[in-house]
Amino acid sequence: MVLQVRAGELQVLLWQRAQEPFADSWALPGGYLEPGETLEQSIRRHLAEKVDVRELAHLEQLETRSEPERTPDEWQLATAYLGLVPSDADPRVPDDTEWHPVDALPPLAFDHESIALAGRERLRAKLSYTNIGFALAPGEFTISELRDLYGAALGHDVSATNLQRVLLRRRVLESTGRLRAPGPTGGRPGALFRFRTHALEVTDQFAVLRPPGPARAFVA
Amino acid sequence: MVLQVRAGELQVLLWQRAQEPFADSWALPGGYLEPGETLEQSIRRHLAEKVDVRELAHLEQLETRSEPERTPDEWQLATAYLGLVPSDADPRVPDDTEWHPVDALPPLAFDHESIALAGRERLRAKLSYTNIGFALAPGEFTISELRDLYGAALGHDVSATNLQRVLLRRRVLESTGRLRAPGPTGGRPGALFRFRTHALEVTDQFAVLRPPGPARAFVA
DNA sequence: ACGGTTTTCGCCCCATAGTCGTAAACCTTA
DNA sequence: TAAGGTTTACGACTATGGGGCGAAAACCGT
Repeated sequence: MVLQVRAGELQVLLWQRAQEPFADSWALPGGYLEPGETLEQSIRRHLAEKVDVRELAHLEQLETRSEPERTPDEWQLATAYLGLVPSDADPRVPDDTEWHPVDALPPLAFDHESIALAGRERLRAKLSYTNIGFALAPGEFTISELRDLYGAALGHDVSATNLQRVLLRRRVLESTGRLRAPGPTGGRPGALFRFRTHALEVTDQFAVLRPPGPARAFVA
Repeated sequence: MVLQVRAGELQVLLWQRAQEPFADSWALPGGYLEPGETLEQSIRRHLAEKVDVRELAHLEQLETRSEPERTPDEWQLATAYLGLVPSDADPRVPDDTEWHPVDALPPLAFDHESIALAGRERLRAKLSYTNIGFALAPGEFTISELRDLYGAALGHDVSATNLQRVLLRRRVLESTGRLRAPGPTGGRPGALFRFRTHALEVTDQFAVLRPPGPARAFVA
């Protein structure tokens, strides 16, 4: 599943199935695994038919579903992946493919609704303790723009003051020194920031039971 | 993979392969998926041959590995699971099966070393922000005993004072009102505690960007 | 009664997050 | 140029929660 913040909402890329089962209903993009292919290679290959995969700033494995009831006829295992597209990209998508707000999903095929919601929760959790925001944000942005991105992805308002202070202290963000020109309505120009790194790092050391020494940063 | 704290160390259950490939080397217990079977049903079935699965206090899916190089001859996908056994259980295991400290693993077959280490990291992370300790601990225990369990699983010393204060505040632990008789060397008898619930709950709301309102507890 | 041992608990410090108010920097319009 | 509106930046204060430490409590043995 591919997520992007579009028009102030967290949206997911869906395509309309042409064939049975679940003809005409919406589904997450994907497809079969070819022999000798890695799961990640496979999902990238299938996504490439729907969206420019170079826009994919992050891709990680979610869960493997194996319930026999999840598919009507033959038994199929499915390994779900979560992909993220920065909000400044507007990839061309085929005619049978559309973005839909995760908060207002149409009826989905198979167990895809459950997968989509699980992906949203994974994103929300990681926004709080990793630097995964780099995969949702443009290369440079003001704190207000980042606040709106986080708000859309998390589903609730966040404070720009806190966001800036926390992400700077964790060294997730760094200042570019440049300013963004104010909009037509005026206002003080916002300072432009960028994510210090575009590789996933855990930035919040879970409280209790912290090992002695400086905070580690490890990839998850 | 099955983990248990034994003799003050975090140990993993391994069995010695009798057949090629990797004959005589150690491997994580597991086996093939049967048609119509859930992955979780399958891993429970295979584990049942090695250990009393009723002792399994927790079982969760880890990651699905698909690299073609992970198996020598035919291509095999593997979905790893993490199982936990409380420290007061001492399940009978077959002759070809042994517990090994995760910090001193023998050479393992396939990519099982990588899986074992990933499982240990998952456990360590969840110890800090969930109540997953219930799956490592006996039904009742003193804070000192729990401190030793956490220390073994985390790989570093933890403070009994902090552990008690934090887990009580998060309402992970509750007092039983009873005391444990002191050992032969004397000392003040320790108060007995238990985990309030034996279902996995996230107890630490990741800091920043917390939604308004009281802390939620949700299953992951 | 008196050390030795283990557990318990209160106290203080510090790091980090949340809130709020004010100042700064820009726009448009008069 | 001045004034009012808008947006961002930033400091001050508060609240929460974890870490460290030492004293007191409760048991053992001699």
